[in-house]
Amino acid sequence: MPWNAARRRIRLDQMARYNFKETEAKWQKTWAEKRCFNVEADPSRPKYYVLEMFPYPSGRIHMGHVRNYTLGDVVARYKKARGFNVLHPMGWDAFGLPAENAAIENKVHPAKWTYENIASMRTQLQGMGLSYDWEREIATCHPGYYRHEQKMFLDFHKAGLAYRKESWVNWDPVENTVLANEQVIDGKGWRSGAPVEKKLLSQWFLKITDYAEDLLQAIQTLDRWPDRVRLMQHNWIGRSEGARVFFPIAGRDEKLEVFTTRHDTLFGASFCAISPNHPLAGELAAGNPALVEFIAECNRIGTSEAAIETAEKKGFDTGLKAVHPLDPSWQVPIYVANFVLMEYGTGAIFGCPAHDQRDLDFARKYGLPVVPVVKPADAETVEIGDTAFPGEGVLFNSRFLDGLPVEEAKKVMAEKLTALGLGQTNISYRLRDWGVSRQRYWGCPIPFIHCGDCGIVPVPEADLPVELPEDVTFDAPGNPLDRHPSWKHVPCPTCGKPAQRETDTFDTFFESSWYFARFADARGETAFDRDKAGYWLSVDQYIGGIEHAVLHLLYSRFFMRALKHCGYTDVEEPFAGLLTQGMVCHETYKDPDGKWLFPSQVTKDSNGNNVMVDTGLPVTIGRSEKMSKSRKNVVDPVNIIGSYGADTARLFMLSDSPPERDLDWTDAGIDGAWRYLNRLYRLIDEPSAPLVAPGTQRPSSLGEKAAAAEKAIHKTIAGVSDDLDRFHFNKAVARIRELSNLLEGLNGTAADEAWALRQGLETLVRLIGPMVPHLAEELWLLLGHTTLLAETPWPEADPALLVDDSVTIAIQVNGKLRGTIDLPRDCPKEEAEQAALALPAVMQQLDGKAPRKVIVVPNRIVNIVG
RNA sequence: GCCCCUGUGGCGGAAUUGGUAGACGCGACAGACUCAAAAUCUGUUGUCUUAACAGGCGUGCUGGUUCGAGUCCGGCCAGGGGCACCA
Repeated sequence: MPWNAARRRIRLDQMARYNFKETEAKWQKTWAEKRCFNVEADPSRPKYYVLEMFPYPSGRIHMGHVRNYTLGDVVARYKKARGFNVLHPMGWDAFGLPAENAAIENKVHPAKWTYENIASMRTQLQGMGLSYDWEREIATCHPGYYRHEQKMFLDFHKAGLAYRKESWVNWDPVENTVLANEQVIDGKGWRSGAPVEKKLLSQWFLKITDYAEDLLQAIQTLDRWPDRVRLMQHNWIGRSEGARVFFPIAGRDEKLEVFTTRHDTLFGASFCAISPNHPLAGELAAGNPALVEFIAECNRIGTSEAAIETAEKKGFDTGLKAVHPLDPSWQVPIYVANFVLMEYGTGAIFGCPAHDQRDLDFARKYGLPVVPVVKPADAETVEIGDTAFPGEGVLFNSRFLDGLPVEEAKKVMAEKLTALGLGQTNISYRLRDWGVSRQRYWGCPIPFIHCGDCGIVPVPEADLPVELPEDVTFDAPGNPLDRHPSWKHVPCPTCGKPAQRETDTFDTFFESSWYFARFADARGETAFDRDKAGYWLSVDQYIGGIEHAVLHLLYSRFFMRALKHCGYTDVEEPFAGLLTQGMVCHETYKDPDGKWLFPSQVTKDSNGNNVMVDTGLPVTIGRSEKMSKSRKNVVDPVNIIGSYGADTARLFMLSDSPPERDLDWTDAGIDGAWRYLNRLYRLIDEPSAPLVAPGTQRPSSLGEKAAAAEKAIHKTIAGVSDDLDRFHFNKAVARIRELSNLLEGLNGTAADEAWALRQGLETLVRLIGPMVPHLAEELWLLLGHTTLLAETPWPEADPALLVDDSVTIAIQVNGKLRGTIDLPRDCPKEEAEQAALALPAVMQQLDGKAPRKVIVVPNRIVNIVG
């Protein structure tokens, strides 16, 4: 028995007239039948493309979805009312690991599981009354979708944007399978518990690094993105200007190439370090068991950078010496160090302990020299203890660089190295190429064939799509595609000899990197029609969680550029506007044993204490945290919509909290939204006096209250419009409530106030329409209209009614408020000053003395300085 | 460690971007209606002093700029997030 069942029954009684269940179903049906939200590209009309991040079909919507899709729906309906041709589609990010986990755990085929989940989630979403063009619905696991990305991948390959190289994966030696980072828990496989090993596999990569500079520079053009997301992408790409420097290796005929951003400190070098995966390390290990063990130890850390980063910094002295590039008599030791990444720069560094904290720690640990070479400009020298000096300054102890500031020294050093052939300036990026291979079944097959004679051969376009086989089993470890008896065995397209299909599938970020373009032409024979995509793209407003701030958004930006390069489109940036919503949070509950409790298991007893519904035992309340299954602090949207209706849930999502901040789900909050909707309904369904007819003429003159109401109506229109333009939904709700408070005070029998009341009610309904569309549609009907509110234009504010004749001005003495006065708008400064000085409170403060100074800000404030 | 964001009543949050701090809502308290409760309606509600009139204090802390600071600048504290042995 749900905890609030009794309360709910009372509510339903109260709602005898407004039955939200019937009403919401009725309007959803009407909108669908009249095809209100089905659109076509129409170059004669201005377009607006609103997109919410499409969900993974887990089977049930959660509050994060409700918030996300409510925000998008308000924007879509508002823009439609403002006259735009609005594209607002929805689909399913349908490939991924959970379907395979379900297959293993519940013996259900991933396809069946996924399509059933889609069906139930679609029903749940449709119950929210969202203004989607459902005719454009897509599921990325459908061959009609993924066939296009197989073609794209072939095109990328032709264009040199896709290539193969070896890279490391997490390998579970017990399950004989590759693990995702999230399947590695404390360095062990999540199912087997076996320590995870690193393994090298040959995999497909996309050359996102070709676009590093462009992706970085173009961030500047994304002026409707949150600054912090732009900053995160900026940092992720991580451009750094430095130099490559060649250190000859003593007694060998080769050179060690290092990347550094501090080539000015080259005379402070005291060691070199290479990555455990550096070719030189591998070579040296061949004759050195201790080094083999050290490298193995480094590889046990796993592939995730988070794991590597927390490990203790360690080095292994190879015994080799590197010769200083500018002094043949100077040698430094070469270490293998677990903190040097093969993927960044050259996989090798030189260490200057005096001016880099990590190098200093390393030098102290292994007893290496510390030679300062940069000092503050006004100091004689600099002493290095346990803290490095990484700052600006002037070079010393550095021969030809002595006396130069850091930047100048870098330039001189780079010139010298270049002239001697010992190095050159170089720009490195943190960004790495995108590995797209996954050793999984439930993903898009990669359209290549491995032939013993011809090598890696693309599947001919005529043979696309390469479809997933359906008859697969999940009862054995490894990739079902690899194990399938026949699927992978095909003749080589080039020579016809027996060959094997690629059994890896794409990373699921592949699907989400272009789905927004497919929506422009969801049923087309090609990936998307150039003209249709040209009309609809870029997405004008993209809405979703901050967790996708880097990967998904960056991959999509790269994809559009790659598609442009391959002739698909001229659009470069997929998302012109971005809104990142906050999380939905809820209080957490624990029973006396410290076990988590669902909110539905908690109630209040007669003394107001929180207790368990079943046992009456006391409950400990924890702080509000992001809703998550593990903490059980979840509220099921389906239950909320079932007991309060979609409009109530939508209104609550919009009230109080601004969209980019976290939102606290509270019962009190949902009750508040519910009460307001009922009040609104009563205001129109049971007015204190019968409402005047629609279209009633404005009386030639209005009394004070009616005139004030008329102004308030127009100010509300202007204010709500502005709020919605800026996504200040919580402020829009507050303004709408203010207007309804005011309308409740009007006298419905006086002709002028009755007219103002109807104007006000109609405005209220139109303004709240995008937020609570079902109730608003019903009220629009009750107000006597025969048109659909969903097809009704947005109200317009009369600019003449937005300004007041008189203004309230604050009067301060020495910056402290001492009173207010009402004055005509834009009255002369002298007048305001005189009126302020005449205030008794002001005269008392001045105590007979003349003011030293008076500041008058017209229409705002008078500050008297005594 | 670095970077970013956020700190305003009992709570969620407003404050036209330097000009009346606390809009709107939640909660609480009091009253009306009711046999009673629920629902609904009305009022009060930052805090301290005061019987009241008034006045003091108040936007994480602390300095500063300014006639005037929640808003700008410096330093610090707390919470949240992102990234990382980035060479």
